[in-house]
Amino acid sequence: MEQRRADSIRQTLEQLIITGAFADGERLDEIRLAERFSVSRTPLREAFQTLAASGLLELVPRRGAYVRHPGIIELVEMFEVMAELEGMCGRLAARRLTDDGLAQINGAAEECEKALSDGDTDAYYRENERFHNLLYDASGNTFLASEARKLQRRLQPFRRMQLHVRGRMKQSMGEHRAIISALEEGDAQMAETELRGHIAIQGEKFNDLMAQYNRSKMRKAV
Amino acid sequence: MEQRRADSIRQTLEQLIITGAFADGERLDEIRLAERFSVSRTPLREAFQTLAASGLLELVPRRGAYVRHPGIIELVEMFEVMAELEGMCGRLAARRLTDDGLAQINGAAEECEKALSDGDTDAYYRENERFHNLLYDASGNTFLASEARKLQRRLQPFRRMQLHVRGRMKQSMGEHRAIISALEEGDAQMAETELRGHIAIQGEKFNDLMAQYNRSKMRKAV
DNA sequence: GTCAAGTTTATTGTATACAAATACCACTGT
DNA sequence: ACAGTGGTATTTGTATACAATAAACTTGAC
Repeated sequence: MEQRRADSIRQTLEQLIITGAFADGERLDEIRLAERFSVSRTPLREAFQTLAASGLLELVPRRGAYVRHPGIIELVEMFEVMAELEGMCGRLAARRLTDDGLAQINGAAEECEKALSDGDTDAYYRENERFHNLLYDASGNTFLASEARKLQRRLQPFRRMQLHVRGRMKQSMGEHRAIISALEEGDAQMAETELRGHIAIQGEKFNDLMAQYNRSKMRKAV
Repeated sequence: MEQRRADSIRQTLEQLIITGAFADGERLDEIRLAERFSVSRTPLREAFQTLAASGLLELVPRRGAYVRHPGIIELVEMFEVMAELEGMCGRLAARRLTDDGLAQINGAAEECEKALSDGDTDAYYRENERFHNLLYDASGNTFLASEARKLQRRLQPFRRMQLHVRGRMKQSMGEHRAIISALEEGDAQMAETELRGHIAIQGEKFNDLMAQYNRSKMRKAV
């Protein structure tokens, strides 16, 4: 399926915004951006609409498009919701998971283990993402899975940051094991609790991280 | 704050789609719609982008915009997620609710009571919506509240339909009382359970409703 | 020197023009 | 009769032109 220019612009801009290439509150100049992407303003503005819908931009009528990075408060709120969604995925997955699905999840977890012993943060992040995505699908609720993925994408750089905290990768791996064990036993309550905690810990401890947070550090971590 | 044409088109189209003015899978003709709204294709297409982002349209490259009504399965999935979000709102609200917030919620509930005794379904729907919106805010998590509102809007006509089922309005009111009582006692667990059930019941029993569901009936109910 | 009003400039919002791709349809050949 | 082909018409995607509004600047009065 071929893609419109507007779509590729959207993807590119989304990644640029999420990874912090633009400062919070910065106004995106339509003409300059259009030149930069070698397109006219029309597809660019269509991309703006989509990005605004997902909260990455704020479109102020007659004033322009402003990038909106979540503040610390909104970030904690988003983690709180993410924890709930993942917990829900775990609860449902524990009841609905197939043998094949479990095998795939186990596979992703094993890749995580390998990345951990290699000390390869990038690989761990990648396989961790796969682990969670498989779990979303295992919930058997495609709408839930899609919402979870949407939110995961927005939290992406912040989840990634945390892996660089000393010991976090190992701790995360331990939590994965507990999640899998709950899934294997079909313990919905346990799966929910473990997953919620697995995400909530990231939100709750965020203030610590933010204390030493600044733009350049974040970009490096990403 | 004045509004762009694209915004008002988006609102109008959203309402038209949600209330079922277009059939599922129907292609929206840009030119005809532009004429109908007395605008050019440009603002219309910008509105399309936003509507596609919220799942109301599917934009197929080079083929057009197709309205996408949730099927019965997706609908049940959405109710399942809505139940979780509302339950979460209840849990948080029980811990964070202020006296003033509780008073407002009580106020909305009283209006519901009045609508119930008057047999006024429209008024009940309106005040019920206010009741739930106050609850979202009471969660103290603005991101959660905004997500809950988004999903509520999409489920709007289906929630509304249910009020026309014999006895549902009275039953709903009883659930509201239980929710308030849990909030008053600060019982987070109870508030979550009650609210989740309050929404889940709508999703779970949906198959019954759908058995006799058809387009014209739905439009009448809305 | 500062503030205010008016004018200029820049920027957003919308309409139109054009390009590119798809759908439609008649026609031909088997 | 039917599949395939070519050509036309329709429709989407993008560029550009124009209109409307807000920002920036100039000028003038106090």
